[in-house]
Amino acid sequence: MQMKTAEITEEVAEELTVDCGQGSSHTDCHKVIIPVRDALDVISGKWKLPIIIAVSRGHKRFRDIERSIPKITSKVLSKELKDLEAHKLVKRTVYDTQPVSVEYTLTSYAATLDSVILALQRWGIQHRKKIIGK
Amino acid sequence: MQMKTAEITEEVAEELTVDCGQGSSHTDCHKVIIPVRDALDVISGKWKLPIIIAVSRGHKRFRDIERSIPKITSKVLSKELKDLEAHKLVKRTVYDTQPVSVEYTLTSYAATLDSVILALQRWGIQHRKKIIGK
DNA sequence: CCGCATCCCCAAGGATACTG
DNA sequence: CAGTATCCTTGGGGATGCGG
Repeated sequence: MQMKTAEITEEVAEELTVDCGQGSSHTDCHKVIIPVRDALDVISGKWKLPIIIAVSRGHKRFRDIERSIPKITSKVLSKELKDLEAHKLVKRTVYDTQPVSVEYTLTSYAATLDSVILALQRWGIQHRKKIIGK
Repeated sequence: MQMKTAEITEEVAEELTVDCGQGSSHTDCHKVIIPVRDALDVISGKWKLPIIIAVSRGHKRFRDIERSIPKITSKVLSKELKDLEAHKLVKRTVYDTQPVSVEYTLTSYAATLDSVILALQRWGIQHRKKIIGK
């Protein structure tokens, strides 16, 4: 079982370019694409946001988080928490009790995501209106 | 073959909630999750960004777009363009030439994505530094 | 040129059960 | 409690080929 987590899209850099054609302005194509994909890899997926929110709301214990998110399985939760930890968004603390208890909390770094989430949220709200409501 | 495109996550609304536990502040959980997922559905995925960028750079013809994006297949491009069109980000214009030619352009609405993309890009850049560079 | 149809593969993730 | 292990399904997307 080798370190599979925290793979910050390494190889992709070459392939996901776009041939800009005419003299391409300074905003070089893949200087947009790569960072955006990095960011998306961290927060997209079915469970990342629910987990981040659950933890931010004070659910710290594994079971606690699991119960607070309908339909998630322990396997998936386990994996996602590892990912989030690898990306320094979540901190895992083990307490030497009997049996061991583990607490998950958001790191202060996680707060840097706020502006991103807010931008997505705003756009999502107005977009739903545009597509459905119209 | 029923309309599969432009599905703005309808059903999910119920399941993807988080039990907020203690008196949950006004930012209600799934009022964050649902819009964010809506937004992510539009721009995440392997090809959405490359396509948007390619089109914005003046690649209008199908073949032209296809050639400008390494490794994409016509099937995928076709599907993605339909998605983007359904979300009003891309406009498809058919010209009555022989044989027919088709042009894809960004709608003015697509510009509203800029702030979202910028937020993702900024965060992605600094995040890569944090994870790799550190 | 602009796509759609078909076949195929594989990894994400559900269900279920089990350990320290 | 805090996860792992195993099995199995599913659909996204690559490869290829054809039709308007």
